[in-house]
Amino acid sequence: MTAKDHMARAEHLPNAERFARALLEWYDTHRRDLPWRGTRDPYAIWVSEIMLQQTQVARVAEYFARWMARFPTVQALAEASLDDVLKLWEGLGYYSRARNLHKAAKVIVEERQGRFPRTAAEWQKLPGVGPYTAAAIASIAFGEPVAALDGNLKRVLARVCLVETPINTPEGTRLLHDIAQALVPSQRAGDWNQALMDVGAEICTPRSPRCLLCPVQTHCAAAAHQRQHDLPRRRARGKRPHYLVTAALIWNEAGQLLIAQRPHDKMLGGLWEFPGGKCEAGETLDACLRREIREELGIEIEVGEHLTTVEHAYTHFSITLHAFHCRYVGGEPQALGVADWRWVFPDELDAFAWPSTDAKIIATLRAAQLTAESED
DNA sequence: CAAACGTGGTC
DNA sequence: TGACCAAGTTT
Repeated sequence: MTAKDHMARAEHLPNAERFARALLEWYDTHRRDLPWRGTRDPYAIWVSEIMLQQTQVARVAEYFARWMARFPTVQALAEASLDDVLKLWEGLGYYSRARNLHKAAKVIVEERQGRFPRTAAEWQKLPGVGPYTAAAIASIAFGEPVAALDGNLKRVLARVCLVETPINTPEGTRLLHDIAQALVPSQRAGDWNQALMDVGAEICTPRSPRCLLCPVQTHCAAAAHQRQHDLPRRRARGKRPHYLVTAALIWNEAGQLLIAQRPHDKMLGGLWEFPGGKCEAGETLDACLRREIREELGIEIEVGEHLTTVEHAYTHFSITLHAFHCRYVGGEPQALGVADWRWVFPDELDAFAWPSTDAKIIATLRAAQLTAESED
């Protein structure tokens, strides 16, 4: 389907000039005061946009200041180690964002002499920068009139234009992109994008939209037809599987723990963990753990006392993770199914970047150690 | 293109 | 409690 066909189906396209005027007027007095606003530094805007992918503003705010203090320039980031980068990203999720941000910083410094792209098309060539992020940076930092179609714009414009197509489909995305691009003004495109994001975050929310406060309510077809509660439509996603998983706290005679780094091209890539893995059908936790450790590290262990159980939901599946104290029996560890491994004392654990499940195991371990000490 | 990719908060 | 959601990108 062509862009023109899409537009023909958007019967409720508002007048672009009046829509933009109402939106920007509201933005001038109601804009949120966010840490990455008020700068035109492409690096700061880029970092914020990568952090904001699928992540709420309040959460990013916790990480952004710390990041900018540690890596204030693209040169500082390019010179950093991936381990340091992941440690600062720890807990934010979607770690390929951090790996790609680091990779792209090296490209900018080493191949572009430290010069940032100026257009969305150029930005999108960098790893981790897709259509949304490229448009956001180009419009905010360089004033390019391109629509930055994020979840907020999709929701707001689906309501304003009464879009019935599910917004989480390629077709819905194409349609909404065409609508957004038809509406974005040639001046102040960055403010226009951010204004729509603010409206989406604070007024045109997924449930209970506050239409009475909305600056574009008079332009909104959904509000006119009382459809704001059943738009936008989404295609339901399937049910996610649940897995039983084990993790081993393998102690050697020196009182050190064996930790492993996850493969860089896999989920949670580059983060460290207590090794283990998914239980197979009919397998006991004990057998699962010994098998996984043999497969990933080529060593033999003895499974001991149960430490804790962690329930966790990822995007596409959930797990029940059983962590056990284990005794190192023999064999020289090898990086068979892991990127790296290390023997470390418990007080050295904080230097590594952990997935949230393993962070919970460490917290339990610390609590148990404190209890043991107070009993001495 | 569908599926993979994190986490914490909300209803 | 479980399903949904949040400034998406990559393969």
